[in-house]
Amino acid sequence: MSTGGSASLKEALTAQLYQLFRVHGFEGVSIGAISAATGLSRSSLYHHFPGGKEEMAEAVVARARGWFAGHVTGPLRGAGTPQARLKAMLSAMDEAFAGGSEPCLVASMLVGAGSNPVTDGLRALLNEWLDALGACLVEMGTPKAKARPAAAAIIGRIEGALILSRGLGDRSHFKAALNDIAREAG
Amino acid sequence: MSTGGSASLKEALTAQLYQLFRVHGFEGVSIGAISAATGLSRSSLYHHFPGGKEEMAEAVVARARGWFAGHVTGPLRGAGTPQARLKAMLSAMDEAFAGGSEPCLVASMLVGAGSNPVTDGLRALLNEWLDALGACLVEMGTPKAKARPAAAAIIGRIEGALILSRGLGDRSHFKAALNDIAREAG
DNA sequence: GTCTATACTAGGATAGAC
DNA sequence: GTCTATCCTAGTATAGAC
Repeated sequence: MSTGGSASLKEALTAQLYQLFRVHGFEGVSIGAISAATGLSRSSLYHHFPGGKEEMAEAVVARARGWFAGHVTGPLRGAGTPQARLKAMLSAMDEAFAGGSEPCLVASMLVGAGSNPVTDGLRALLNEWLDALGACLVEMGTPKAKARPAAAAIIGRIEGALILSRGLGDRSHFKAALNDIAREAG
Repeated sequence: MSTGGSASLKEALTAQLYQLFRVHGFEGVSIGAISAATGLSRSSLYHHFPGGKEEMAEAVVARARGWFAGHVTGPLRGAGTPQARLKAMLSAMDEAFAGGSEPCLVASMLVGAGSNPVTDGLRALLNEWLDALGACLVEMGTPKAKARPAAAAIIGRIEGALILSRGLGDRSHFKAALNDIAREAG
């Protein structure tokens, strides 16, 4: 069945696109650069993504949401103590951002963005993350009314530490943020 | 004397460039867009910045460093209690980022950036900020060895909250971060 | 599913008139 | 100091062969 092979090829392609978009942002990625990075001609890229760059970006955001569902929000709502689940989230962060050396897709794609299908997906990802983390915090004793702001504070610290780590070329800021969050959670 | 008039005109131009670069990042800004935004032809832009887009970006970063020196790092090292100086910094943040609705130049310019004169300037800005804030924290009782990480944590929270506020279209995250930092400082 | 070829637009940059 | 005109490259996108 050809769709099976096509799907995994497209999956691999999307993984490469993900890396390009997270580094350069939406406006910073060109079809030519994608062609060079993937080894596929422009036409082949349009064959897989007839909608061009925007469809590529949407696929990348959908992929990121899927990864988050499997590695972040799923585990946050899964089995184990809430403390252990929060630490699992932090491990996933360390993996997703390669210890602080890789940029965040959400932050990069937000640059220069007006309102479009891509930003809607980014917002959805952020909300899914906030909801799952907030629920975990409630189990840890955070009052329900304060859970969402507390979750936002944690996510914000991760995102901010990432900027500092990359801006200063020093991953210790990212590592320290993860450690601080883990320590405060007990 | 013509240089006086030219300087202020270039100042005004750089202010417009600053707004474009902070929103779209380096790669996302085009000379055509700058021309449209400023009303100046491409040639006129090259007259003021013979080095093209990179020289424009450098001027913008230099301007941001100057603004920080006057509104952030200067006051942080200036007169008054360290608590009052930290609150002055937070007020400056609120102004610089328009209550959480405007993006950070550093974060935007970092997207897609390799190592170049512009990123060097961004790193310098970040280090100047860290140094001044760290010194202020020492005066507030933070042990010297912990001052720089503590300063980085505060800056990271501001940057991260900015991403959340913009990504979710909800400035409350930025406001909450400023409030939390102020409260913790006593 | 991939390619070459092509069209057309937008991007960066310069020359030279006013 | 600003403009029009120009150049060349890179950008997005499509057509059609294999």
